[in-house]
Amino acid sequence: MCTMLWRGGWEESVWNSHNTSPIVRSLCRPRLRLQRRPKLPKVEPMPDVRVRFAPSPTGSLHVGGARTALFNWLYARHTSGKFVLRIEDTDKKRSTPEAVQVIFDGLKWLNIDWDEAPLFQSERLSAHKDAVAALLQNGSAYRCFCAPETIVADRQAAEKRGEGYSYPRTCLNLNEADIQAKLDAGEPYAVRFKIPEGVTEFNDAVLGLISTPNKDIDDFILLRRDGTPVYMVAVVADDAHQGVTHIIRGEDHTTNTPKQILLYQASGLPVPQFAHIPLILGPDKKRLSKRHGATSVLEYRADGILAEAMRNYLALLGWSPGDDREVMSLDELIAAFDLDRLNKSGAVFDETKLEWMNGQYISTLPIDVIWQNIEPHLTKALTEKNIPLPDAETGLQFAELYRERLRSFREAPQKLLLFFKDPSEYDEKTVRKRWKQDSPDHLRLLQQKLEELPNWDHDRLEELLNSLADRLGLGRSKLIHPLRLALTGGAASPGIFAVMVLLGKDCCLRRIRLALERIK
RNA sequence: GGCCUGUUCGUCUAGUGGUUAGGACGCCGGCCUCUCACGCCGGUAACACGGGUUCGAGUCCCGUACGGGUCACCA
Repeated sequence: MCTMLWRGGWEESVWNSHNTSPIVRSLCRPRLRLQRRPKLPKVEPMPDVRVRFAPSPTGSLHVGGARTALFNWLYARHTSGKFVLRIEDTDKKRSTPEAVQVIFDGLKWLNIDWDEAPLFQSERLSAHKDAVAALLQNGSAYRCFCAPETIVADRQAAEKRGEGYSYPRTCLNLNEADIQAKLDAGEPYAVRFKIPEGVTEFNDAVLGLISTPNKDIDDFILLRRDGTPVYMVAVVADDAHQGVTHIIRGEDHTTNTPKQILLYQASGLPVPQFAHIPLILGPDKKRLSKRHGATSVLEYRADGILAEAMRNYLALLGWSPGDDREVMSLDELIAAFDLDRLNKSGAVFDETKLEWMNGQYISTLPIDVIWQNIEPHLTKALTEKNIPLPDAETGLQFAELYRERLRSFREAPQKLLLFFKDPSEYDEKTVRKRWKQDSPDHLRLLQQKLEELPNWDHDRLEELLNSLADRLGLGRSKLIHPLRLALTGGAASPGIFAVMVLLGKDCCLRRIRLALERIK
């Protein structure tokens, strides 16, 4: 009863009614605390959501990154907020302009558009330096003159002892005079964040309340000896600069979050809402990586996966609409997407299901689009084999025939090859099953009839075969199967008459002749 | 190892104290049918384990096991 009232939209009257007995209230109220995740402080209309995708351009657009981008984008579109991009290219050694382009291409392919000009993190260098300077100024940070070599050695020693290492704060205890002296002597220094006492907490939209004692957080570096600010500074400064309200990112960032929150606080910046989404796993349940095979979205594009299918599949990894829908349009995804239905545990990337979904999308496509997608794959395969390309009209017929027989466009050439090359061998199992004693006679009869057929079209061919079967007193499949084997070399193909039309009269007769030679 | 965190069919998931634990992919069987594919129908298969709390636990609490993440003057 309680549930029904609670969900039925009458809770206003129930809660506000002075007649409601205290017993009913006390029975109902605990439900509020049984929420699995603490609810976010959700303001009803949220016109000012700003989310971002902040990849570092070091390689390709990984499916994990693509999903992160997608979730951010869906959330922005769902809330009528903004989705912005930031290219984290401060690591000059690893960042390339090509990789930036690859990210743009991948996002565009998936139809993930961004609302403002992308921010290149490297261009914000001076702002990041200023941010560190301000922290130094207000006492949240301090100069560290310790030699990196010493620290590395200490850390390794601690590791060897099986202990954790944290900076012993030697330089925090330096007095003004010491510091000034070192500065005057031109000693190089890094800047460290002075982690305050206490506990840092945040309410993650996915993980719930995360609480970290500050003593577990090291006085991490903000500014390197060479004067360049570190990632932690850059993200916080840039997220604040870009007005990001919700940070939806991979779970691998959870342990960074307390550090960043401390930085927000020390800098007097508002702390955004965090949502850490679980990672995408390989079949071995380990984080998906290159050794699992294709990990870049562009590889999937090259393999003949449709953007719609990839997007739909990705949306369902770690999120679900709450009902049984799976194949969903973009609009449906946008309408249904919300942070509170995000999952907590990692999801294995299942290529088989992706391909199934791709097949679903392929079969809804207009045939000219299907042909457009098949063509490059077919062209490549035929060119390698020195086989001339089909014209567009034939292509459309292929598309029609294979619309519901393809799960990815990559498999098209292999399936279509039968139209371009006479069988060089006949599937052994099928031969045993379909070529019987009287098959040669039947094939010869067919050959003869076909030769005389004036109009080579689907219905004439079917009539011809039907009447021959009648005359022989056979079921027509008794003729069709040996014929299919003769024409295609195998047991499976689209409808035999459609295949014959596409093959053409000469080709069919030739292949029957070849088969007859082979049967002997 | 410390810290964080997760665990429902093989896989993706639904599930917010009372369900024959639902759906999807895959697999198996059947129907349709000239085969394949599509489609339709049916089947297989799961609450990691152990303690609590409760009349009642997949759902709440504690522990164990196993998995993942993270521990840089990388991002």
